Amino acid sequence: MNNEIRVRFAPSPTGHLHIGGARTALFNWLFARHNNGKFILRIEDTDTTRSTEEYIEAIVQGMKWLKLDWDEGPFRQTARFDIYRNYVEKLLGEGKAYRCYCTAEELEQRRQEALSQGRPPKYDGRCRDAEQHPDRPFTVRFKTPQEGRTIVNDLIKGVIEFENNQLDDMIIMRSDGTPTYNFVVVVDDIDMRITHIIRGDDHLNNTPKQILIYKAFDWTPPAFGHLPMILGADKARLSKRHGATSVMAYEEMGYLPDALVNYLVRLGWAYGDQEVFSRDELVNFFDLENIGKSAAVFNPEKLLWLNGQYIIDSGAAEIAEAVLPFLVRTGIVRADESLDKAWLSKAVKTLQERSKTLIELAASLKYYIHEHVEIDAKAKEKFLKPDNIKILAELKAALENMSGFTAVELEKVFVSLAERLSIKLGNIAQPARVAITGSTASPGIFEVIELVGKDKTLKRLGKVIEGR
RNA sequence: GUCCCUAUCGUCUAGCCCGGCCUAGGACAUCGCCCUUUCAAGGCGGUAACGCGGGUUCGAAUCCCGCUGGGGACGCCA
Repeated sequence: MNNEIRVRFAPSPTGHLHIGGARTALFNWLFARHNNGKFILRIEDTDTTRSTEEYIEAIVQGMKWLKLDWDEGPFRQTARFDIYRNYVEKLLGEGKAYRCYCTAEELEQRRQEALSQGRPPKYDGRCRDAEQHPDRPFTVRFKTPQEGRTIVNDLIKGVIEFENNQLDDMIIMRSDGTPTYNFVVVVDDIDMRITHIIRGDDHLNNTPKQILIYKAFDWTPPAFGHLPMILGADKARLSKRHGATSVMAYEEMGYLPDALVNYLVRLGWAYGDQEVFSRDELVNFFDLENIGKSAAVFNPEKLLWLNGQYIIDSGAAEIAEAVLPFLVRTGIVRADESLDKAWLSKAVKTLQERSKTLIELAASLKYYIHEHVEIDAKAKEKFLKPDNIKILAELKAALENMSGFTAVELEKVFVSLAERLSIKLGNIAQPARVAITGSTASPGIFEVIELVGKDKTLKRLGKVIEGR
């Protein structure tokens, strides 16, 4: 098992699992599953001031919702501080790192000065050879070689060269003794035997720094693959300004996890002209080579379309199950109310191709479930005029005489009534639709009436006829 | 300011590595038509792109260079 592929998703718990993070997790997961490798979840919580337990839980929840299961972890870096400290000591002992006594304030001031004078805000390395001050607080900096160049052979972007003198002596341990990202990421990836680092290309510039640390320890770096970023409609980096960015917000808006996954994977990855993929297809077809190099704009409209496709393609029973919580959340049914599953599935079936989200579906279900409906004012004005009311009265009488009440039988009754009154079917169907569903748009009226049932149908018609 | 990445319809992309099959394909959105008891779904069709300038070549969306645009990084964040 020496050639086993091992990848990781390493979010920092300083926020919810967002769209960008989810896509990174997804690509790692797909890569692992495609190659029969391992997918590891690691929580990068070295910034103890910003990391919270709640966010760790939120990230785990998001991953589970997307069905991105991991094989090892979640590991937490805060549980591994002793390990990092030992490695820092090692570098210190070998003269590959040094104590820096500059204060955060001094550093910030020099940075601002440099920036305002148009100079690169690079640390000048002034503490490299400074004398030791055991009494003063210090950070530990990595002594970055200033000659030569470091080459990153990226799986996605290709070969990239960096001049080492562009890189500064980064802090690997804070004055409070906690290690920093660029250091722990290297230690952990080695310790966890990660073979491929797949992450956002905002990390591309960190890569040479990290490679130099691998070298300092005489470790062989894993392979790197940097994914292009996701942007908002204005081409700026995706953020809250662009609307919902947290994965769980999409759950709340009635999106199916598989639809989100499908959408996300197509942001930067393509398999010919195929748009809709099952999980198995994704795992089978996924390949780093098919990942594009440029940033992609997040397009909520296409996601919405895809979600609609997933709702259509899913089984009615499955969707009925999924919509249940939304019926409760939106107050359409009480939490303690029980609905007949078979009946609900039938109702859902009529609405699947008319709903882009579970929220929409739940809202439409309202006229199947409730006793009465609220009639849209415009619809009423247009379709419930006196002439139409007369027709509805005829309809009501005809329906009352029916013994069965199936869509097929209902259609026969409607058609013969139309013939008898010498009017078009639509002249009965549309007013009936308004009276029974409250709106001008609904699934086929015969199916609707069958599902609403004789009792409620007659009540609703009666109410309209009597002008109540 | 320095460094890095990147560039095909409004958007996601195929094609590019291995130049001719590209009068550039698919999808979302949009427009029109068909189907139709409404709305959808579906079907058919339309509008719409190789950023610009130089090369290389018989031939360039495809290779090279420059420019421009966009993104990212430069933190005791990750």
